[in-house]
Amino acid sequence: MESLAPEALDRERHKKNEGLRDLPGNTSEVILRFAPNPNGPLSIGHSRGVAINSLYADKYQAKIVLRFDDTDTKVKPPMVDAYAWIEEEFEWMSGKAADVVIRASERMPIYLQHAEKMLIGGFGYVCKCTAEDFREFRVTKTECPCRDKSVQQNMDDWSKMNSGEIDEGGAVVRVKTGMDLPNPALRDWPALRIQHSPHPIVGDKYKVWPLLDFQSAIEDHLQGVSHIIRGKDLMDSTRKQTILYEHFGWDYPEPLYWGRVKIHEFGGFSTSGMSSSIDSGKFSGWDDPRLPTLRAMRRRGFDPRSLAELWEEVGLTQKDISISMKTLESFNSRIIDGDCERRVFVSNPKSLDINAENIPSTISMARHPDGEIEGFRVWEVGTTVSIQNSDFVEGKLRLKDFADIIISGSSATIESADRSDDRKIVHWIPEKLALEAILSVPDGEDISEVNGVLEDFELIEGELYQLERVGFARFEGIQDGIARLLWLHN
RNA sequence: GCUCCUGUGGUGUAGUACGGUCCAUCAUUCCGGGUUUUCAUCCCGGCGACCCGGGUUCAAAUCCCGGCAGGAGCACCA
Repeated sequence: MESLAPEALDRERHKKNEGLRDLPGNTSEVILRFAPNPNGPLSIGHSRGVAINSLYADKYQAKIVLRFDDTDTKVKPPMVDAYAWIEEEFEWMSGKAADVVIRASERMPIYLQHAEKMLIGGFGYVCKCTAEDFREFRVTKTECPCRDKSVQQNMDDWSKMNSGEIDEGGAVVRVKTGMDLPNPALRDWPALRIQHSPHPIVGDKYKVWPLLDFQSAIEDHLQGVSHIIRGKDLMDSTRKQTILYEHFGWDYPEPLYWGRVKIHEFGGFSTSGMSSSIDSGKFSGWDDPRLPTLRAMRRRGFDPRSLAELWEEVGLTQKDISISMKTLESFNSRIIDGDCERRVFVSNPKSLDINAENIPSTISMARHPDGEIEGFRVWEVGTTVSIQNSDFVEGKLRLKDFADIIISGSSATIESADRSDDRKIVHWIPEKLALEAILSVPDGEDISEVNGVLEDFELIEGELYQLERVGFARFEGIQDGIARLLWLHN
């Protein structure tokens, strides 16, 4: 074997391909783009786009264009605050700001000019058929009567569209592709439509707005985008746009696709659905910890690197997948563990009076058990401590880092400072340091609240702590004398 | 209905272009154990998969044919 085909032995078939596979086509100057609709902030699904594009940008020293596809004023109208939010969220995820930021609504004249070129070039036409009628033409592969209008007629109708003379729904501009195409989705697809409702940024300046397939196609070409990474639900967009590019004499970028992603823990969600649930008061805002938004995840304490690692691991496959937050949490806890100081949170506390001749006045506990954070938390012990009700036993227990005790009723006697046997070790808190606290735990559609006491040692608002024997939680501050903790994961 | 995409353990993923070294990789979950004065981190071990049926071949996860299943597009949304 070795003599017959020595090269066969060199193949490392089991070797795991690290990272993302290479980009196809010419990669000498890679320009990528991420194009969300600013009708709300980014969600965990969007983070895949930011992560994958950023990963490729690093690999190829590529530029990323952040483009706001905000040309719909009716169905999914833009949200004014979302533009700035998304720029921040992009930077949070990517580690740096986008190289170019574009708002489609600000570049309307360009799209309208291209629409005119299309009309003049004869590869587009103004169609005044109703949506229903055209649907019928599409299924029967029939050319609609508007299709052979002269350029002059088309230009006349075009100016009536733009002047506002034709009402919404009265006309659209279509790209001539052929009504006999086997794929019905491609047949003379609509490129621009009339919208009389004002746009939140540019007002009522324009009556005619491009649809995604047209606007996106023009802008990708203008920005010199080399590779488009998009959901595979947009495969037909690629095909539609490729025909448009042929009309214009342009080369289409290299398309790559990913499949649908579901997160076990969050059922179906949409930006518009979340928006209405927030408006109705079901959620407190876009950063409500039950929501799969990046704002909520950042608030809870997810490190953006955990998301990047997750998406890199998932890669760029066209499979429809369903992933669990558990996987993300696993990445996250590994990343944050070294940076999180420990604190004690005792839920449903039960107090014990300590009986001993010589109780040490203070003890020191490590800020981090492995010393990744140096220093100690110094506790004044006192004579009353609290342990978790669920840890309570009549008998022997060890108070972690302190002493072996034996409990009888509500009093405890110190048996030994050193560990003397293998009795259960529990976390505890001196009454002097016990700050009343509520731990909010997001649980599906609900948030459950756990009452307890939190170790009041150098608490920093907004800081993430690991609550010993409980898990990670963010300290959100003190309200009405009660500390508020937000659960992350264990 | 038409057009298209995808099927590898519970969940992801590698391997599939060029069939053998694949009784199938790695991660995560789960289970068991170790370290640890946290139920964290870390370490070790274990369970567990090539959608189905034919075909070609000495040999098929990989090639061919046919099914089946899941998803998407056919919006004057993105």
